[in-house]
Amino acid sequence: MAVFPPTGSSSLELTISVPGFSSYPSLPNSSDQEEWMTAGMEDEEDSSNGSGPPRKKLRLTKEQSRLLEESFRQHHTLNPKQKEALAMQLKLRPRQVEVWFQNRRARSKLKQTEMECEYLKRWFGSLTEQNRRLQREVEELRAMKVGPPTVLSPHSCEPLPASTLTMCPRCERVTTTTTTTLDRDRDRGGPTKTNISSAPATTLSSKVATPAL
DNA sequence: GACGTGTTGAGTCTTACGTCA
DNA sequence: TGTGACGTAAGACTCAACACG
Repeated sequence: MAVFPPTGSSSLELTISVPGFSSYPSLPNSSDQEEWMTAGMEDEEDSSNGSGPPRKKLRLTKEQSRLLEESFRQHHTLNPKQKEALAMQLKLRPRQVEVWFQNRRARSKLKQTEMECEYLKRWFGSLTEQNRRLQREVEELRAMKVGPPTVLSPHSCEPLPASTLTMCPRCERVTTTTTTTLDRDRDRGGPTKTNISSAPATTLSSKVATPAL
């Protein structure tokens, strides 16, 4: 089902602003950050023994986040060398870089999924509306079918037999067919139908189009 | 200042895949 | 060649610290 726009790049190109930048105006100052990073580099085993003080949450600096984002735009996964180099550059542990990328991938995917969900919801709404319109149209056409014929025979000036609505199985166009007396004369051998007018091709036959979203 | 909520770094478990005996 | 054990990487799920309104 060709539902989505080309997603080859969508998830990759999905630029998610880093909310931390705007929502955390009171980032640690540089000296705090230095202490931060030092702590980050040193407490490598702290988390395992559980006896020490509760681990403080690392907050990346703007520059660290910027570099990580930049790197993420280039590739969503890192090989060990890249990880090591980036960690060195950022003065972080490779594990922290790795975790950052893991979370970044997960949250990109989440964002992408949410966007696709929204897209499908809107499309569903559009299709529902289109379905309603078509149902109405079918009702109208059915009403026309029961009504008296309005076509008079050019020969006798008498009303022609009731026209019939049929659905062409191949092109799914509603066709109004009227069997004329001439037809009947000719049809002694078997029934044929003359397509004298067809419903606008843009109505029932219109292809279901994806919404322009 | 307490509280609810969103963000985000990190831990743990699961799964898929490759390698090797 | 098929198979089970093992290691590894990535994802899924979750928690907790923190910022903000």
